[in-house]
Amino acid sequence: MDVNTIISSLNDAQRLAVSAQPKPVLVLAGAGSGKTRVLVHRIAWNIQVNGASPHNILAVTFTNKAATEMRSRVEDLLKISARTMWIGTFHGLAHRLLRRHAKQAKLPDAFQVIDSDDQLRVIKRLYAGMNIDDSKWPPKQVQWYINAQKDEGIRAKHMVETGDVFQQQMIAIYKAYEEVCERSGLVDFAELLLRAHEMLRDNEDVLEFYRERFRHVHVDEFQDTNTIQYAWLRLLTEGQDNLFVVGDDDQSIYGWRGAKIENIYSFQKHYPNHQLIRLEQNYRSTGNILKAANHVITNNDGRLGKELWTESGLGELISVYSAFNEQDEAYFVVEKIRQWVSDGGLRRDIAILYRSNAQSRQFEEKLMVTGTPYRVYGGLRFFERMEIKNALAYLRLISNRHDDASFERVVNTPTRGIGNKTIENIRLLARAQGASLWRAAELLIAQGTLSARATHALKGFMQLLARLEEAADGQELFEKVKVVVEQSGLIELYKKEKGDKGEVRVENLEELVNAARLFDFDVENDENLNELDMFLAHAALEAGDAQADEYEDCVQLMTLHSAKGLEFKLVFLVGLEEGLFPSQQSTEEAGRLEEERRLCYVGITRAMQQLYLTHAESRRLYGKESYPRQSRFVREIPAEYVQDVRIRANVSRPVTAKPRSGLAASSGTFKLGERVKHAKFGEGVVLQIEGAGAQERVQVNFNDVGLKFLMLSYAKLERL
DNA sequence: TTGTTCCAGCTTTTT
DNA sequence: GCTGGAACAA
Repeated sequence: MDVNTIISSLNDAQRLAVSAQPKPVLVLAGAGSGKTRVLVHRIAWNIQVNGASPHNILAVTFTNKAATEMRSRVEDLLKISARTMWIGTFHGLAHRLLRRHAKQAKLPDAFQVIDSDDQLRVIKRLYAGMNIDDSKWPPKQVQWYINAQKDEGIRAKHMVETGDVFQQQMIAIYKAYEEVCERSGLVDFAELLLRAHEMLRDNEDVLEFYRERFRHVHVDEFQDTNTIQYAWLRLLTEGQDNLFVVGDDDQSIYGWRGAKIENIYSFQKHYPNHQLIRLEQNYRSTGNILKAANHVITNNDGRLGKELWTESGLGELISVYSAFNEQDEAYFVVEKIRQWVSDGGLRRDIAILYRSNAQSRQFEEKLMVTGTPYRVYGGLRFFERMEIKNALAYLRLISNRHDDASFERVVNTPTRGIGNKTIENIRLLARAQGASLWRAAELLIAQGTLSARATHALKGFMQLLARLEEAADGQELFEKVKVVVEQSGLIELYKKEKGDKGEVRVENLEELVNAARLFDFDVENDENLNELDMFLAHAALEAGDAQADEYEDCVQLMTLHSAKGLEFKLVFLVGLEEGLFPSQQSTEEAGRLEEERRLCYVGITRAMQQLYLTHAESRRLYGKESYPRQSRFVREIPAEYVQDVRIRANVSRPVTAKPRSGLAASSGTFKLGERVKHAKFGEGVVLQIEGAGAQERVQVNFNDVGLKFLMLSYAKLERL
């Protein structure tokens, strides 16, 4: 392939970045400016021009999705396999390092990766032994504290007591938590990063090996790195000057979970010989959208500075809609969606973006009654489901009997008569002996101090595991999973569960077997590692998607955070109200407001063609009615880029001053969501009912003519 | 052991 | 005002 193909399709700034001399490079890439493109082409350049072999390439991202995309785009461009390149997430790559060098990292070969849910359970379990009141020390808060320390590279032993009671307690729990993880061979997400950093730092030969190997290091979303991630990058590239980072300080929205926007500023200090390149040409949005975004973000201080521009035209003005209340806001959005679709637009090009998940319900309801397919992002993912985690716990115990977290999880699931009392006895002994729960259970049985029934039940569990292990021995991975799913009793348990829930769970378990069948061991493995352990780690590190039906043409609903990196032709930014967005908490703390503003910037720049900003003049939140002011972010957009949407004939606005009091879930004749027929307008769905008696009127969404208000005393409506 | 009731909590989320 | 988890009773 000739070099020209790598750079000919790029604009000047992109080309400058891709072909930069081998030295530290910071690419400030605005939204929609071709950031991934630059990274992919830079990798190609390093191979084609700088003479690197794929083996010499390291590329780090934050999400599995980004890593997968980068890998496939590199392969498409270079027409070679990217298999020997290390392209992955910080956590995935740290995990790989730890598997390869478990001994140097002082980890057992069969160490298990736990997700945050598992981590929380481990912490909760500590409380019993330490006599800690969980209402005084919320486990969630403790988890957060521990992870925050690890993200900063601080271990319990490093912490200096200040005499502060809170801090003292935190250190005590942190210490105990580290001990349990150590004993059970458990590694949480933050630990992956910290451990990988320590392993490299303390093993000169290993570090040298990787410094030599990774001649080119590429980092995506650099503004989202935390302290330990940046430290890891610096360690790995020290003396090599080969760090190529891409990021956007204006899109840093994860400060609240440890991301350090400062890293992007420190980079310039740490590498005085670095080259800074700005990508400002945007290929996504119209001029009006970009100008609005630029204006909003200039209200932040201390930016590196960047102004997006486009060669395409101004496009349509941004529409601002002041809804009467949150119901009206949802009606409005759904009506606009209906118009878009009836004009031939695709639903998958539409996104409704909100600040907090709680806001989605309003829209879901309205989309439901109008029969509009939609998809809500977020929520439980495949490997996070209870039934899946239970099955995985059995698999983990097969691999390692001393995994206490898994032991506790399934020792009595399905119920087999091992009650709290018995488990408490096991815990007690385990603690006294400093042994695992499994070992303690064995000891208890040997002692013969348990009741006959409990002994029998416990033996039954231990024999079950022995049977599972035997049946799984020597089998293919998916056969092993199948054995566990079928013989653990989980299927029977969920079959008994009433409703569709149990059915779905059984299906999910079957899907787990399938996932094991599809698991591509070779991709994850470059050493002689245990396939089952790799599958378990994969389950923790890549929790899978929430919903599968990506192929249906759906309206997309998600938080602003999860919208980062995506683009849609039509975007609704909803709930633009003070207290909601920016959220209450962030208006009270300085600094945090700027992050909210960046979030708004992210939201605006998702839109390609049309952007609607909506807010409600009255909103029910946490059961209380509030009358929020329009968000300051809307007012930060100059009037010339904005148009107010006036109430149109077919967009309803309740006529009474206080329509709430008149709203009802059902009238004497009709219910919300009911299908009705009108002589002239045809068929439709009842969306709203207000008033009573002769004043009673209903709002109906007709298939043909859209939304109409009808006085019940006049209109002849028929129930269908 | 299961079903019920009560009560706290309530941004954002990936790994 | 709703939800999920924990405490309680049967």
